[in-house]
Amino acid sequence: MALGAPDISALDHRSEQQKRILTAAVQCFARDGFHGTSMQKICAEAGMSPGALYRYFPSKESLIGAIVEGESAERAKLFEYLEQTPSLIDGLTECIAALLSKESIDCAKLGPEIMAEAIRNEKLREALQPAEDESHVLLRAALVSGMERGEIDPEADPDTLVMLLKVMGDGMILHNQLHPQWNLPDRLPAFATLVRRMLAPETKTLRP
Amino acid sequence: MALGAPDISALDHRSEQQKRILTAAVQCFARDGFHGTSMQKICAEAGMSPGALYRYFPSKESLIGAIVEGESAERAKLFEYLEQTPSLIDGLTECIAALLSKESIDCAKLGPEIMAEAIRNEKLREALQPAEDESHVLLRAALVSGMERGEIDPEADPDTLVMLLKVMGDGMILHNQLHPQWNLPDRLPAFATLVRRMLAPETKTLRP
DNA sequence: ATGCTGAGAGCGAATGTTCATTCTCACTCT
DNA sequence: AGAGTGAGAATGAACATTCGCTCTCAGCAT
Repeated sequence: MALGAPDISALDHRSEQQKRILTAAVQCFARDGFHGTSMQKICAEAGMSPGALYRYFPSKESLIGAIVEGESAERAKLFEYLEQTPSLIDGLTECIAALLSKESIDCAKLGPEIMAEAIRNEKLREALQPAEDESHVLLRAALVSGMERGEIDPEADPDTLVMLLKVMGDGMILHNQLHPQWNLPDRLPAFATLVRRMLAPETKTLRP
Repeated sequence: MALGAPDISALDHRSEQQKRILTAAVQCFARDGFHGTSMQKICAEAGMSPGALYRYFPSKESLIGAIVEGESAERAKLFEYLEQTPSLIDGLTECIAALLSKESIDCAKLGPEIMAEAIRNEKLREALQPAEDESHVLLRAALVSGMERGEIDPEADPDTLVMLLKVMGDGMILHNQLHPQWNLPDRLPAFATLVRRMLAPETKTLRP
């Protein structure tokens, strides 16, 4: 192998193994939480020995970091969809629906775990911040363009609205896990109707 | 001491010690989470030995159970206040303000921790259920009476509204911890205005 | 072809620490 | 004396991480 020319297949192997480990770790963390999961359990789930696993990640913390970074980036990217949707509230509803959907069940379970951990772990909180900022910018832009379009009340403060929407989004992720019997995804249309009333421009009332 | 007549002062001592331990445990759990806190740390915080502590609580799990039960009962009771408030939304705002206030900082920090834990721990989820049901009933009653009073749109489904309000409440507790810089308590009036629009009876629009 | 070499990959036992819980003993009241 | 209380060392399990070993295989000289 010529010096400086990395072996493509070797790099492939590395990143594939990393992916395998991360997938196993996500499943374990979703089932038992960050602190309830031992490295041995992750090894078992990934079908490899501790010695092998530690060749790809130097510590449990780095594993958590990699997962959190991936999840938060993906979540922020979700809001890019809002740039091309005609109705902001319909777009938001679809974003939430995607967040609550069965396919992302492991990731969704991780959401509350990540947030609870981030409250006490400053490193994690900092790792989350860029994605948080990015999604704030995207949401804000979507709101402002909704105001120009007449869908959103132009009197409202966009930043306050962003916060309220985020509060509602994370609250739904939380309660969807905590009370699956509520069938939150089925209620999204009703929620959307209410949110629409909240954000719509004030219609003229009959009072002077 | 006569048989069958328990020593009052001894009972006092017992419950005082229990309270001391619970207070220490709440502080530790709020700082490091349930799984990041060792019994030794709680002992140090309470200023007693493990031997002494285990005389009052048989296990770490029982300690968590006692705390969670206390917290959730207290939170459910908060909504009783809604029965006597003239404006539902003002009352709700005060409830949330109380939940976010500095005085209940330790309890508030525990909120997300409890929820994350309850997602995976069925025992804990069951322990939370009665308080959850109670608060649902209280909120629902307040909404229905708000409908009769004309403050709330009578067309809306009360259960959906209860869920949405809970989602928002827990989302705020979460984000108040995660982003203290948002100053959520200061934004409560703005939020209340938006919620009022969402819940108010539909004013007649100029469209036919 | 064959054998040597060194590096990457993997295994699983070993290490040292931390943890929840228990045990033994001593002290203090009545 | 005896019941209740507390201290703190002891116990055994579980944990994150490391170590030493083996295996595989490409590259290269013979």
